Amino acid sequence: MQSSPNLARIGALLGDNTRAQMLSTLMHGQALTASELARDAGVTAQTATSHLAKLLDGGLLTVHKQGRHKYFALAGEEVASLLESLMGFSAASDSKRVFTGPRDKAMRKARVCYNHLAGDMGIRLYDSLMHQELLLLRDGTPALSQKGEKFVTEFGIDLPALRAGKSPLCRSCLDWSERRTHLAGSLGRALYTCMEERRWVKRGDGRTVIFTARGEREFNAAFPVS
Amino acid sequence: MQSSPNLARIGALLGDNTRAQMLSTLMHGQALTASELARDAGVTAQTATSHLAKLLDGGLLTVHKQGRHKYFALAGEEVASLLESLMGFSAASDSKRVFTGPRDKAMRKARVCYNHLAGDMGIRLYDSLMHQELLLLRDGTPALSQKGEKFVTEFGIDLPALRAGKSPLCRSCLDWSERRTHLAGSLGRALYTCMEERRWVKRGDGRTVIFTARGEREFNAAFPVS
DNA sequence: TGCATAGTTCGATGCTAATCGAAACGTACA
DNA sequence: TGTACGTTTCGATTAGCATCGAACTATGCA
Repeated sequence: MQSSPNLARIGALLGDNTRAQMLSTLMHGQALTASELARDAGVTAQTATSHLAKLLDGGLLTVHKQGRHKYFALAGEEVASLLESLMGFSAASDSKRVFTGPRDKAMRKARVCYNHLAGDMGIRLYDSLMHQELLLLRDGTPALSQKGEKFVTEFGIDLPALRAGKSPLCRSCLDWSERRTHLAGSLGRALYTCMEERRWVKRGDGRTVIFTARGEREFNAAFPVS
Repeated sequence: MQSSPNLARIGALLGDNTRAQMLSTLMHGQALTASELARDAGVTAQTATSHLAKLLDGGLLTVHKQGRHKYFALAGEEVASLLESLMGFSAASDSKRVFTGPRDKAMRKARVCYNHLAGDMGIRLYDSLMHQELLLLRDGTPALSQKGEKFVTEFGIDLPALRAGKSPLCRSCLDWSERRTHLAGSLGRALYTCMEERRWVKRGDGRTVIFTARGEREFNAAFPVS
Protein backbone atom coordinates (compact mmCIF):
# COMPACT_ATOMS: atom_id res chain seq x y z
CA MET A 1 0.00 0.00 0.00
CA GLN A 2 2.46 2.57 1.15
CA SER A 3 5.67 3.27 -0.67
CA SER A 4 6.81 4.95 2.51
CA PRO A 5 9.17 2.26 3.82
CA ASN A 6 11.39 3.29 0.93
CA LEU A 7 11.38 6.86 2.03
CA ALA A 8 11.78 6.04 5.69
CA ARG A 9 14.62 3.66 4.98
CA ILE A 10 16.70 6.20 3.11
CA GLY A 11 15.69 8.93 5.49
CA ALA A 12 16.80 6.97 8.52
CA LEU A 13 20.09 6.34 6.79
CA LEU A 14 20.68 10.05 6.34
CA GLY A 15 19.14 11.02 9.63
CA ASP A 16 22.05 10.21 11.86
CA ASN A 17 24.63 12.90 12.56
CA THR A 18 27.62 10.66 12.24
CA ARG A 19 26.52 9.17 8.97
CA ALA A 20 25.57 12.58 7.62
CA GLN A 21 29.02 13.83 8.51
CA MET A 22 30.62 10.91 6.71
CA LEU A 23 28.56 11.50 3.60
CA SER A 24 29.35 15.19 3.71
CA THR A 25 33.02 14.41 3.90
CA LEU A 26 32.79 11.96 1.05
CA MET A 27 31.19 14.66 -1.07
CA HIS A 28 34.73 15.93 -1.49
CA GLY A 29 35.01 13.12 -3.98
CA GLN A 30 37.98 11.33 -2.49
CA ALA A 31 37.80 7.78 -1.23
CA LEU A 32 38.69 7.52 2.44
CA THR A 33 39.48 4.67 4.78
CA ALA A 34 37.24 3.61 7.63
CA SER A 35 39.54 5.05 10.25
CA GLU A 36 39.89 8.37 8.47
CA LEU A 37 36.14 8.63 8.36
CA ALA A 38 35.91 7.64 12.00
CA ARG A 39 38.38 10.32 13.06
CA ASP A 40 36.71 12.93 10.93
CA ALA A 41 33.31 12.17 12.37
CA GLY A 42 34.63 11.98 15.92
CA VAL A 43 33.67 8.41 16.71
CA THR A 44 35.59 5.24 17.43
CA ALA A 45 36.47 2.73 14.76
CA GLN A 46 33.86 0.26 15.96
CA THR A 47 31.10 2.79 15.61
CA ALA A 48 32.32 3.83 12.18
CA THR A 49 32.32 0.23 11.02
CA SER A 50 28.68 -0.19 11.90
CA HIS A 51 27.69 3.04 10.16
CA LEU A 52 29.66 2.25 7.06
CA ALA A 53 28.05 -1.16 6.87
CA LYS A 54 24.64 0.47 6.93
CA LEU A 55 25.53 3.00 4.27
CA LEU A 56 26.92 0.22 2.09
CA ASP A 57 23.85 -1.87 2.56
CA GLY A 58 21.70 1.10 1.67
CA GLY A 59 23.53 1.53 -1.60
CA LEU A 60 24.95 4.94 -0.79
CA LEU A 61 28.59 3.91 -0.70
CA THR A 62 30.97 1.63 -2.51
CA VAL A 63 34.00 0.08 -0.98
CA HIS A 64 37.25 -1.04 -2.44
CA LYS A 65 39.72 -3.00 -0.45
CA GLN A 66 43.42 -2.37 -0.67
CA GLY A 67 45.60 -4.40 1.59
CA ARG A 68 44.49 -3.87 5.12
CA HIS A 69 42.68 -0.65 4.24
CA LYS A 70 39.17 -0.22 3.04
CA TYR A 71 38.45 2.78 0.91
CA PHE A 72 34.92 4.11 0.99
CA ALA A 73 33.42 6.46 -1.59
CA LEU A 74 30.01 7.65 -2.65
CA ALA A 75 28.28 5.08 -4.81
CA GLY A 76 28.02 7.45 -7.74
CA GLU A 77 26.97 10.72 -9.21
CA GLU A 78 23.39 10.05 -8.40
CA VAL A 79 24.10 9.81 -4.74
CA ALA A 80 26.16 12.98 -4.82
CA SER A 81 23.45 14.77 -6.71
CA LEU A 82 20.81 13.58 -4.28
CA LEU A 83 22.84 14.75 -1.30
CA GLU A 84 23.51 18.06 -2.94
CA SER A 85 19.82 18.74 -3.40
CA LEU A 86 19.03 17.65 0.12
CA MET A 87 21.64 19.98 1.51
CA GLY A 88 20.29 22.69 -0.70
CA PHE A 89 16.80 22.23 0.56
CA SER A 90 18.00 22.13 4.09
CA ALA A 91 20.03 25.30 3.69
CA ALA A 92 17.06 27.06 2.15
CA SER A 93 14.54 26.08 4.79
CA ASP A 94 16.97 26.65 7.58
CA SER A 95 16.56 30.37 7.55
CA LYS A 96 17.17 30.69 11.27
CA ARG A 97 20.79 29.77 10.86
CA VAL A 98 22.61 32.62 9.24
CA PHE A 99 24.97 31.50 6.54
CA THR A 100 27.14 34.50 6.18
CA GLY A 101 30.57 33.53 7.47
CA PRO A 102 33.62 33.96 5.25
CA ARG A 103 33.83 30.22 4.96
CA ASP A 104 30.33 30.10 3.63
CA LYS A 105 31.10 32.84 1.14
CA ALA A 106 34.00 30.82 -0.21
CA MET A 107 31.74 27.77 -0.44
CA ARG A 108 29.23 29.70 -2.47
CA LYS A 109 31.84 30.94 -4.86
CA ALA A 110 33.50 27.63 -5.59
CA ARG A 111 33.47 24.23 -4.07
CA VAL A 112 33.97 20.69 -5.12
CA CYS A 113 31.03 18.32 -5.44
CA TYR A 114 32.10 14.74 -6.02
CA ASN A 115 35.17 15.96 -7.87
CA HIS A 116 33.51 18.45 -10.13
CA LEU A 117 33.23 22.19 -9.75
CA ALA A 118 30.17 23.64 -8.05
CA GLY A 119 29.09 27.03 -6.74
CA ASP A 120 29.15 30.30 -8.60
CA MET A 121 32.15 29.35 -10.69
CA GLY A 122 30.63 25.99 -11.55
CA ILE A 123 27.58 27.72 -12.90
CA ARG A 124 29.67 30.16 -14.90
CA LEU A 125 31.44 27.22 -16.44
CA TYR A 126 28.16 25.59 -17.35
CA ASP A 127 26.66 28.79 -18.71
CA SER A 128 29.72 29.51 -20.77
CA LEU A 129 29.76 26.06 -22.33
CA MET A 130 26.09 26.43 -23.15
CA HIS A 131 26.44 29.94 -24.45
CA GLN A 132 29.28 28.99 -26.77
CA GLU A 133 27.22 26.01 -27.88
CA LEU A 134 29.94 23.63 -26.84
CA LEU A 135 27.29 21.89 -24.81
CA LEU A 136 23.75 21.26 -26.01
CA LEU A 137 20.71 19.89 -24.31
CA ARG A 138 19.46 16.65 -25.75
CA ASP A 139 16.33 15.24 -24.12
CA GLY A 140 17.03 17.39 -21.12
CA THR A 141 20.53 16.10 -20.50
CA PRO A 142 23.59 17.99 -21.65
CA ALA A 143 25.75 16.59 -24.44
CA LEU A 144 28.87 17.81 -26.19
CA SER A 145 28.48 19.33 -29.65
CA GLN A 146 31.14 18.67 -32.28
CA LYS A 147 32.60 22.06 -31.50
CA GLY A 148 32.51 21.05 -27.86
CA GLU A 149 34.38 17.81 -28.47
CA LYS A 150 37.12 19.74 -30.22
CA PHE A 151 37.25 22.30 -27.44
CA VAL A 152 37.61 19.90 -24.53
CA THR A 153 40.17 17.84 -26.39
CA GLU A 154 42.26 20.96 -26.90
CA PHE A 155 41.74 21.78 -23.25
CA GLY A 156 43.63 18.59 -22.48
CA ILE A 157 40.94 16.01 -21.93
CA ASP A 158 41.21 12.48 -23.23
CA LEU A 159 37.68 12.12 -24.50
CA PRO A 160 37.86 8.51 -25.73
CA ALA A 161 39.11 7.45 -22.31
CA LEU A 162 36.18 9.16 -20.63
CA ARG A 163 33.71 7.57 -23.00
CA ALA A 164 35.22 4.19 -22.24
CA GLY A 165 34.46 4.65 -18.55
CA LYS A 166 31.21 3.43 -17.15
CA SER A 167 29.88 6.70 -15.77
CA PRO A 168 28.05 9.03 -18.15
CA LEU A 169 30.03 11.80 -19.78
CA CYS A 170 27.66 14.61 -18.94
CA ARG A 171 25.20 14.95 -16.15
CA SER A 172 23.63 17.99 -14.69
CA CYS A 173 23.74 18.58 -10.98
CA LEU A 174 21.58 21.04 -9.08
CA ASP A 175 23.56 23.62 -7.20
CA TRP A 176 22.29 24.30 -3.73
CA SER A 177 23.66 27.78 -3.32
CA GLU A 178 22.52 29.07 -6.67
CA ARG A 179 19.58 26.82 -7.39
CA ARG A 180 20.91 26.41 -10.86
CA THR A 181 22.22 23.46 -12.70
CA HIS A 182 25.89 22.87 -13.40
CA LEU A 183 27.96 20.23 -15.14
CA ALA A 184 28.71 16.91 -13.47
CA GLY A 185 29.56 13.57 -15.05
CA SER A 186 32.99 12.32 -16.00
CA LEU A 187 33.49 15.39 -18.19
CA GLY A 188 32.76 17.68 -15.27
CA ARG A 189 35.28 15.81 -13.18
CA ALA A 190 37.89 15.85 -15.94
CA LEU A 191 37.51 19.60 -16.41
CA TYR A 192 38.07 20.15 -12.72
CA THR A 193 41.12 17.90 -12.74
CA CYS A 194 42.56 19.91 -15.62
CA MET A 195 42.09 23.08 -13.63
CA GLU A 196 43.95 21.59 -10.73
CA GLU A 197 46.75 20.47 -13.01
CA ARG A 198 47.03 23.96 -14.47
CA ARG A 199 47.16 25.29 -10.92
CA TRP A 200 44.15 27.48 -11.49
CA VAL A 201 42.66 26.18 -8.27
CA LYS A 202 43.62 24.53 -5.06
CA ARG A 203 41.57 22.94 -2.34
CA GLY A 204 40.71 25.00 0.71
CA ASP A 205 39.06 23.96 3.95
CA GLY A 206 36.37 21.37 3.65
CA ARG A 207 34.86 21.42 0.20
CA THR A 208 35.92 24.93 -0.69
CA VAL A 209 37.96 25.56 -3.80
CA ILE A 210 40.25 28.56 -4.05
CA PHE A 211 41.08 30.19 -7.35
CA THR A 212 44.50 31.77 -7.72
CA ALA A 213 44.52 35.24 -9.24
CA ARG A 214 46.01 33.91 -12.43
CA GLY A 215 43.65 30.95 -12.34
CA GLU A 216 40.59 33.14 -12.21
CA ARG A 217 41.88 35.33 -15.03
CA GLU A 218 42.54 32.39 -17.28
CA PHE A 219 39.27 30.73 -16.31
CA ASN A 220 37.35 33.85 -17.33
CA ALA A 221 39.25 33.99 -20.60
CA ALA A 222 38.65 30.34 -21.37
CA PHE A 223 35.00 30.37 -20.32
CA PRO A 224 33.51 33.75 -21.13
CA VAL A 225 29.88 34.51 -20.36
CA SER A 226 27.68 36.66 -22.59
CA MET B 1 32.99 22.85 10.00
CA GLN B 2 30.45 20.28 8.97
CA SER B 3 27.39 21.06 6.95
CA SER B 4 26.05 17.73 8.11
CA PRO B 5 23.54 18.89 10.71
CA ASN B 6 21.54 20.10 7.73
CA LEU B 7 21.57 16.70 6.16
CA ALA B 8 20.90 14.89 9.39
CA ARG B 9 18.07 17.22 10.28
CA ILE B 10 16.17 16.61 7.08
CA GLY B 11 17.09 12.95 7.09
CA ALA B 12 15.76 12.43 10.57
CA LEU B 13 12.56 14.12 9.51
CA LEU B 14 12.08 11.66 6.68
CA GLY B 15 13.41 8.69 8.58
CA ASP B 16 10.34 7.91 10.60
CA ASN B 17 7.79 5.52 9.16
CA THR B 18 4.79 7.50 10.21
CA ARG B 19 6.10 10.77 8.83
CA ALA B 20 7.19 9.07 5.63
CA GLN B 21 3.71 7.67 5.23
CA MET B 22 2.18 11.10 5.74
CA LEU B 23 4.46 12.66 3.15
CA SER B 24 3.73 9.85 0.75
CA THR B 25 0.05 10.43 1.16
CA LEU B 26 0.42 14.16 0.68
CA MET B 27 2.24 13.50 -2.58
CA HIS B 28 -1.26 12.93 -3.99
CA GLY B 29 -1.44 16.70 -3.99
CA GLN B 30 -4.52 17.14 -1.88
CA ALA B 31 -4.50 18.97 1.41
CA LEU B 32 -5.63 16.76 4.27
CA THR B 33 -6.64 17.37 7.86
CA ALA B 34 -4.65 16.20 10.83
CA SER B 35 -7.10 13.47 11.68
CA GLU B 36 -7.26 12.18 8.14
CA LEU B 37 -3.51 11.92 8.12
CA ALA B 38 -3.55 10.24 11.51
CA ARG B 39 -6.05 7.63 10.37
CA ASP B 40 -4.20 7.03 7.14
CA ALA B 41 -0.91 6.51 8.94
CA GLY B 42 -2.47 4.34 11.61
CA VAL B 43 -1.62 6.44 14.65
CA THR B 44 -3.61 8.39 17.19
CA ALA B 45 -4.35 12.07 16.83
CA GLN B 46 -1.82 13.05 19.51
CA THR B 47 0.95 11.28 17.70
CA ALA B 48 -0.03 12.84 14.42
CA THR B 49 0.01 16.29 15.97
CA SER B 50 3.58 15.88 17.09
CA HIS B 51 4.71 14.59 13.71
CA LEU B 52 2.95 17.32 11.80
CA ALA B 53 4.52 19.93 14.04
CA LYS B 54 7.92 18.56 13.21
CA LEU B 55 7.27 18.46 9.51
CA LEU B 56 5.98 22.03 9.62
CA ASP B 57 8.98 23.18 11.57
CA GLY B 58 11.25 21.49 9.07
CA GLY B 59 9.64 23.40 6.24
CA LEU B 60 8.25 20.36 4.48
CA LEU B 61 4.59 21.19 5.00
CA THR B 62 2.33 24.18 5.02
CA VAL B 63 -0.87 24.44 6.96
CA HIS B 64 -4.02 26.37 6.38
CA LYS B 65 -6.65 26.63 9.01
CA GLN B 66 -10.29 26.45 8.14
CA GLY B 67 -12.69 26.54 10.99
CA ARG B 68 -11.79 23.81 13.38
CA HIS B 69 -9.91 21.90 10.72
CA LYS B 70 -6.28 22.22 9.80
CA TYR B 71 -5.37 21.33 6.28
CA PHE B 72 -1.85 20.16 5.69
CA ALA B 73 -0.13 20.05 2.33
CA LEU B 74 3.38 19.74 0.97
CA ALA B 75 5.19 23.05 1.20
CA GLY B 76 5.67 23.24 -2.54
CA GLU B 77 6.91 21.75 -5.74
CA GLU B 78 10.41 21.59 -4.46
CA VAL B 79 9.45 19.34 -1.62
CA ALA B 80 7.46 17.11 -3.94
CA SER B 81 10.34 16.95 -6.35
CA LEU B 82 12.77 16.14 -3.58
CA LEU B 83 10.58 13.34 -2.28
CA GLU B 84 10.09 11.99 -5.76
CA SER B 85 13.83 11.69 -6.30
CA LEU B 86 14.36 10.13 -2.92
CA MET B 87 11.72 7.54 -3.60
CA GLY B 88 13.26 6.95 -6.97
CA PHE B 89 16.65 6.38 -5.51
CA SER B 90 15.22 4.12 -2.92
CA ALA B 91 13.33 2.08 -5.46
CA ALA B 92 16.44 1.73 -7.60
CA SER B 93 18.78 0.66 -4.83
CA ASP B 94 16.20 -1.61 -3.31
CA SER B 95 16.73 -4.36 -5.83
CA LYS B 96 15.86 -7.04 -3.31
CA ARG B 97 12.26 -5.95 -3.30
CA VAL B 98 10.64 -6.95 -6.52
CA PHE B 99 8.46 -4.25 -7.96
CA THR B 100 6.35 -6.17 -10.35
CA GLY B 101 2.85 -6.21 -8.94
CA PRO B 102 -0.06 -4.95 -11.06
CA ARG B 103 -0.31 -1.97 -8.76
CA ASP B 104 3.26 -1.07 -9.46
CA LYS B 105 2.69 -1.42 -13.18
CA ALA B 106 -0.16 1.05 -13.00
CA MET B 107 2.03 3.42 -10.99
CA ARG B 108 4.69 3.32 -13.63
CA LYS B 109 2.26 4.04 -16.39
CA ALA B 110 0.57 7.02 -14.80
CA ARG B 111 0.43 8.54 -11.38
CA VAL B 112 -0.10 11.87 -9.81
CA CYS B 113 2.81 13.75 -8.29
CA TYR B 114 1.67 16.81 -6.38
CA ASN B 115 -1.25 17.24 -8.75
CA HIS B 116 0.61 16.88 -11.98
CA LEU B 117 0.95 13.85 -14.21
CA ALA B 118 3.95 11.56 -13.74
CA GLY B 119 5.02 8.17 -14.98
CA ASP B 120 5.14 6.99 -18.56
CA MET B 121 2.23 9.15 -19.63
CA GLY B 122 3.74 12.19 -17.93
CA ILE B 123 6.89 11.76 -19.91
CA ARG B 124 4.97 11.33 -23.15
CA LEU B 125 3.21 14.57 -22.41
CA TYR B 126 6.50 16.33 -21.80
CA ASP B 127 8.15 14.85 -24.86
CA SER B 128 5.23 15.75 -27.05
CA LEU B 129 5.20 19.36 -25.88
CA MET B 130 8.92 19.56 -26.53
CA HIS B 131 8.71 17.83 -29.88
CA GLN B 132 5.99 20.14 -31.11
CA GLU B 133 8.03 23.06 -29.84
CA LEU B 134 5.22 24.19 -27.60
CA LEU B 135 7.72 24.06 -24.77
CA LEU B 136 11.31 25.28 -25.05
CA LEU B 137 14.21 25.06 -22.69
CA ARG B 138 15.47 28.40 -21.50
CA ASP B 139 18.45 28.27 -19.15
CA GLY B 140 17.65 24.68 -18.42
CA THR B 141 14.09 25.31 -17.31
CA PRO B 142 11.15 24.76 -19.61
CA ALA B 143 9.13 27.72 -20.87
CA LEU B 144 6.12 28.06 -23.15
CA SER B 145 6.74 29.23 -26.70
CA GLN B 146 4.21 31.56 -28.36
CA LYS B 147 2.79 28.55 -30.14
CA GLY B 148 2.66 26.86 -26.77
CA GLU B 149 0.74 29.70 -25.16
CA LYS B 150 -1.84 29.51 -27.89
CA PHE B 151 -2.07 25.74 -27.56
CA VAL B 152 -2.65 25.58 -23.83
CA THR B 153 -5.16 28.42 -23.96
CA GLU B 154 -7.15 26.49 -26.55
CA PHE B 155 -6.82 23.41 -24.40
CA GLY B 156 -8.81 25.31 -21.78
CA ILE B 157 -6.21 26.79 -19.49
CA ASP B 158 -6.48 30.29 -18.09
CA LEU B 159 -2.89 31.31 -18.59
CA PRO B 160 -3.07 34.81 -17.07
CA ALA B 161 -4.53 33.34 -13.91
CA LEU B 162 -1.68 30.86 -13.64
CA ARG B 163 0.89 33.57 -14.19
CA ALA B 164 -0.75 35.62 -11.45
CA GLY B 165 -0.18 32.78 -8.98
CA LYS B 166 2.97 32.66 -6.95
CA SER B 167 4.27 29.30 -8.05
CA PRO B 168 6.29 29.13 -11.27
CA LEU B 169 4.47 28.22 -14.45
CA CYS B 170 6.87 25.53 -15.56
CA ARG B 171 9.17 23.33 -13.61
CA SER B 172 10.73 20.07 -14.45
CA CYS B 173 10.43 17.15 -12.12
CA LEU B 174 12.52 14.00 -12.25
CA ASP B 175 10.50 10.87 -12.71
CA TRP B 176 11.60 7.99 -10.53
CA SER B 177 10.28 5.15 -12.63
CA GLU B 178 11.63 6.45 -15.91
CA ARG B 179 14.58 8.52 -14.77
CA ARG B 180 13.44 11.19 -17.14
CA THR B 181 12.15 14.64 -16.56
CA HIS B 182 8.51 15.64 -16.90
CA LEU B 183 6.48 18.80 -16.55
CA ALA B 184 5.55 20.16 -13.13
CA GLY B 185 4.71 23.72 -12.11
CA SER B 186 1.31 25.35 -12.17
CA LEU B 187 1.01 24.56 -15.87
CA GLY B 188 1.63 20.90 -15.19
CA ARG B 189 -1.05 20.94 -12.56
CA ALA B 190 -3.49 22.81 -14.77
CA LEU B 191 -3.01 20.35 -17.62
CA TYR B 192 -3.77 17.48 -15.30
CA THR B 193 -6.86 19.22 -13.97
CA CYS B 194 -8.09 19.70 -17.54
CA MET B 195 -7.66 16.00 -18.17
CA GLU B 196 -9.73 15.20 -15.12
CA GLU B 197 -12.43 17.61 -16.22
CA ARG B 198 -12.52 16.01 -19.63
CA ARG B 199 -12.85 12.64 -17.91
CA TRP B 200 -9.78 11.34 -19.65
CA VAL B 201 -8.48 10.11 -16.33
CA LYS B 202 -9.63 9.20 -12.90
CA ARG B 203 -7.77 8.50 -9.71
CA GLY B 204 -7.06 4.90 -8.79
CA ASP B 205 -5.63 3.45 -5.60
CA GLY B 206 -2.98 5.51 -3.94
CA ARG B 207 -1.28 7.77 -6.43
CA THR B 208 -2.20 5.78 -9.50
CA VAL B 209 -4.04 7.44 -12.35
CA ILE B 210 -6.24 5.45 -14.67
CA PHE B 211 -6.86 6.49 -18.26
CA THR B 212 -10.20 5.64 -19.78
CA ALA B 213 -10.07 4.08 -23.23
CA ARG B 214 -11.40 7.27 -24.78
CA GLY B 215 -9.10 9.34 -22.60
CA GLU B 216 -6.02 7.57 -23.79
CA ARG B 217 -7.11 7.85 -27.40
CA GLU B 218 -7.71 11.55 -27.16
CA PHE B 219 -4.53 12.05 -25.12
CA ASN B 220 -2.51 10.40 -27.85
CA ALA B 221 -4.20 12.51 -30.48
CA ALA B 222 -3.61 15.73 -28.57
CA PHE B 223 -0.04 14.92 -27.58
CA PRO B 224 1.56 12.94 -30.38
CA VAL B 225 5.14 11.79 -30.15
CA SER B 226 7.50 11.63 -33.12
C1' DT C 1 -25.89 27.66 26.48
C1' DG C 2 -24.50 23.05 25.87
C1' DC C 3 -22.78 19.23 23.30
C1' DA C 4 -19.87 17.12 19.72
C1' DT C 5 -15.80 17.09 17.24
C1' DA C 6 -10.88 18.70 15.89
C1' DG C 7 -6.72 19.52 17.64
C1' DT C 8 -3.17 20.11 21.47
C1' DT C 9 -0.41 19.46 25.81
C1' DC C 10 1.57 16.66 29.34
C1' DG C 11 3.54 12.76 31.40
C1' DA C 12 4.71 7.95 31.45
C1' DT C 13 6.29 3.95 28.92
C1' DG C 14 8.84 1.20 25.94
C1' DC C 15 11.61 0.36 21.95
C1' DT C 16 15.18 1.25 18.86
C1' DA C 17 19.66 2.45 17.71
C1' DA C 18 24.09 4.88 18.63
C1' DT C 19 28.02 4.35 21.34
C1' DC C 20 32.08 2.34 23.29
C1' DG C 21 35.18 -1.22 25.86
C1' DA C 22 37.16 -5.56 25.20
C1' DA C 23 38.72 -8.85 22.38
C1' DA C 24 39.24 -11.12 17.94
C1' DC C 25 40.64 -11.31 13.01
C1' DG C 26 43.57 -10.15 8.91
C1' DT C 27 47.13 -7.98 6.54
C1' DA C 28 51.72 -5.78 6.18
C1' DC C 29 56.34 -5.49 7.39
C1' DA C 30 60.74 -6.38 9.73
C1' DT D 1 57.60 -15.65 13.27
C1' DG D 2 56.31 -11.78 15.88
C1' DT D 3 54.67 -7.12 16.21
C1' DA D 4 51.87 -3.26 14.69
C1' DC D 5 47.88 -1.51 12.81
C1' DG D 6 43.35 -1.42 10.41
C1' DT D 7 38.99 -3.47 10.79
C1' DT D 8 35.32 -6.30 12.78
C1' DT D 9 32.34 -8.74 16.26
C1' DC D 10 30.06 -9.00 20.67
C1' DG D 11 27.81 -7.32 24.64
C1' DA D 12 26.34 -3.79 27.79
C1' DT D 13 24.94 0.82 28.42
C1' DT D 14 22.49 4.81 27.40
C1' DA D 15 19.86 8.38 25.21
C1' DG D 16 16.49 9.83 22.25
C1' DC D 17 12.07 9.53 20.47
C1' DA D 18 7.65 7.50 18.95
C1' DT D 19 3.59 6.22 21.12
C1' DC D 20 -0.55 6.54 23.73
C1' DG D 21 -3.86 7.66 27.79
C1' DA D 22 -5.82 11.40 29.99
C1' DA D 23 -6.99 15.86 30.35
C1' DC D 24 -7.44 20.40 28.12
C1' DT D 25 -8.65 24.10 24.52
C1' DA D 26 -11.06 25.71 20.53
C1' DT D 27 -14.53 25.75 17.04
C1' DG D 28 -19.07 24.74 15.04
C1' DC D 29 -23.85 23.67 15.45
C1' DA D 30 -28.40 23.20 17.54
